[in-house]
Amino acid sequence: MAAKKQPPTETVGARIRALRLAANLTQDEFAAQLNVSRSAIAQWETDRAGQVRDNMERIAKVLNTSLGYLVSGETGSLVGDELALMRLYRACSTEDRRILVLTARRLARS
Amino acid sequence: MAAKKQPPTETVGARIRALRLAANLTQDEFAAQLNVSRSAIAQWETDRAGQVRDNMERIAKVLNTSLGYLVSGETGSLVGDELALMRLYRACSTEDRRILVLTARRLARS
DNA sequence: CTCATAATGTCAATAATTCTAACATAGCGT
DNA sequence: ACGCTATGTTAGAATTATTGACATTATGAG
Repeated sequence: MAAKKQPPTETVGARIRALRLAANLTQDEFAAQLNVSRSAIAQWETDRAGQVRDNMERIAKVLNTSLGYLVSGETGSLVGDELALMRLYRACSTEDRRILVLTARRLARS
Repeated sequence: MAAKKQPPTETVGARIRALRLAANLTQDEFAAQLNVSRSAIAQWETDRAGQVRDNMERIAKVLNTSLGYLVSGETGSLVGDELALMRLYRACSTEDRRILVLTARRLARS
């Protein structure tokens, strides 16, 4: 049971650092682009502080990533049947969409 | 050029409220699920405060949406309620998914 | 190896933001 | 009008972030 070292459970700070390094930026440079002190960056990357909405948004922009990835490490794309459902959903009236969502909610709860 | 009232420039609070209402929740109930006071919710929805990482994450979870949508209004090409539906769909069993698609088909045909 | 320099980590105090509780307002049905 | 429910608002307490100074850790030259 070697179990290497799964990185799916990374932390927010770890992702920030990884992205910053990938962009060949020093904490100093990075801080400059975000208009904060370098020590702030250091704390962000060590998950001490800084996880504020505004920051996250700017970080995502500067480092060309998405908020979803930065914060929860997720990415989202649709596969075949999911896409089909989306098409149908979009073809529905506002009211029917509501019904559909409610139905989904009920089913998902079982 | 009537320009209906398309809300592309919605605010975070507006999205929270819209999603909460779509889920048929009162501020009280919503607050209970998030373990915060109900006045906190009121402030979030009026963009006074509350835009903290942790909150946003829980909100997204409870309301079945994504952080990206909550915070910046976008996620991939799915908008809020669409993403919510996808989440629910994914939470369903294979059989329930089938039911959902059939339902969607029927509704879409009206 | 030693020194210099660059990069990053840490801490204390300050500044900024949020949270809760209590009160105020709006809306609805009887 | 009255009661009831849902939501808005305010003040102060509590939490959290930011900064600046200092400590630590590379890295490379000589």
